[in-house]
Amino acid sequence: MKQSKLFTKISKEISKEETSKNAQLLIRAGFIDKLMSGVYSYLPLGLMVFKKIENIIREEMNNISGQEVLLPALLPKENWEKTGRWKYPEMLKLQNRAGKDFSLGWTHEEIITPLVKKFVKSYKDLPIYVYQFQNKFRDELRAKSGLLRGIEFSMKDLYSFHKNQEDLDEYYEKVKAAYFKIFKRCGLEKVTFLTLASGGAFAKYSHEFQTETLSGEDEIYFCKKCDLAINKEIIEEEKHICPECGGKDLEIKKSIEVGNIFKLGKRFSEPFDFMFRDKDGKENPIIMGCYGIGLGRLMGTIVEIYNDEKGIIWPKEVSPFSVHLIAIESSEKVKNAAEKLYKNLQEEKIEVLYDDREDKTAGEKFAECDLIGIPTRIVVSERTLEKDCVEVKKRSEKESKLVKINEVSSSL
RNA sequence: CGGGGAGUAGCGCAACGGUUAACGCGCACGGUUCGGGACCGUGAGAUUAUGGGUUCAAUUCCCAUCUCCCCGACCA
Repeated sequence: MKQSKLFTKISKEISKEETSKNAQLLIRAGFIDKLMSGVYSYLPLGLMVFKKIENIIREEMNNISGQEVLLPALLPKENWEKTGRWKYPEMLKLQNRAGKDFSLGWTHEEIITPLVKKFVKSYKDLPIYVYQFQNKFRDELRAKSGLLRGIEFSMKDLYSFHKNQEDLDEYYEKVKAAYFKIFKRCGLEKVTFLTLASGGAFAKYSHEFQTETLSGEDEIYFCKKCDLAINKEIIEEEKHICPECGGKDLEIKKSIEVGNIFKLGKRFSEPFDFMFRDKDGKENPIIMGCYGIGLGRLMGTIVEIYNDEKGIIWPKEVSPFSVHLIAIESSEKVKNAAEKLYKNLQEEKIEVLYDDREDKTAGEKFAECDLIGIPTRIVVSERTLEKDCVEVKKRSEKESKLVKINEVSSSL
């Protein structure tokens, strides 16, 4: 993509009110725009990152046999009354002019359960894994920290349907592994920990994936003895003892919850009377699990982890482009060489943001390039062309190197 | 919802109970530049969030409302 065509512009400044790093950098660089507190638009660059994350998750969900659907966001009251969750305080509600009640979905158990029930009747149909990417709405008391806590946000939610607990347990572990792959691909491998959390009404425990960062609003405890991370809520219940080994040597860390997985059991199959007929001809209740990842929050978390004083440093797999090509000094010679390289790279299926703007100085282009944070920068100038070269620099490194212009794509 | 802070040009901000609301960025035009946010000149752009009050006079002081940010409560 040519940067001269990008309708968004980089801003040198950001209000000092905006204190969260992810909001500062993403807004300045033109990835997102705030419509109101907790509600953001994704602009071209931001949507590219968003789609990268979405596709990583999609691939990993498909790898564990997930089938993608898209459920509505506008949901009828009846489904929530069946499970007793119409009174849930975070649910946003609205009425049509006839007075009929609706909610905007904050989760979709109440929708997916009766939906799957329509098709699944026998043990032969099980297990089933269904997921979607959907915008969720939650009436948070306080939206905050840029993309980290929104009122409207995109979530991948996967629901699994099983004939018994063992089958759920087995799949739960598969999802766990898939989640680790996702966070690894997003560059968060070293800072994301499986964390024991409260199971709510459904099970004793659930698991969260917590990414360690000072900007996190959660607190997790690390048991030094058994290497387990435990959510604060559990530790307090357990009187500051590791529930796994009884250890008392706990280290506290700030973190962001980037994913969670729950064993729902019969919590939703029962109210919807979702049974299947087993081999022996008897009807048994379906056993369920649910598994969520917030996409925007994940994107915000990546920025919180990967930034420096100059801007964002995107991990390879989620970067909007893999190469930021910059032409400086707009002589015909430079322009032609850059243009040619741009075409070549595209033919090689390398995603390139090409800064072809002629009215910007080198310094400005470099500064904006660092802010946007694409992993590899390639500079074409009179100086590099004298040696038949371009300059290649990694965003995460200080030094650049000269590479022969016809060896660029192979060197990437 | 409680506590704290803030709303002035597209953005970032200044000022002050009293001439024409200052400056920077950005934008437009002209020129000089061109490897780390260059420079000079010219120009356009503002009912100072909204409503009320005090006053001879309010962007400035007071009250209310709305919005935003931070802390807290809350977040299966």
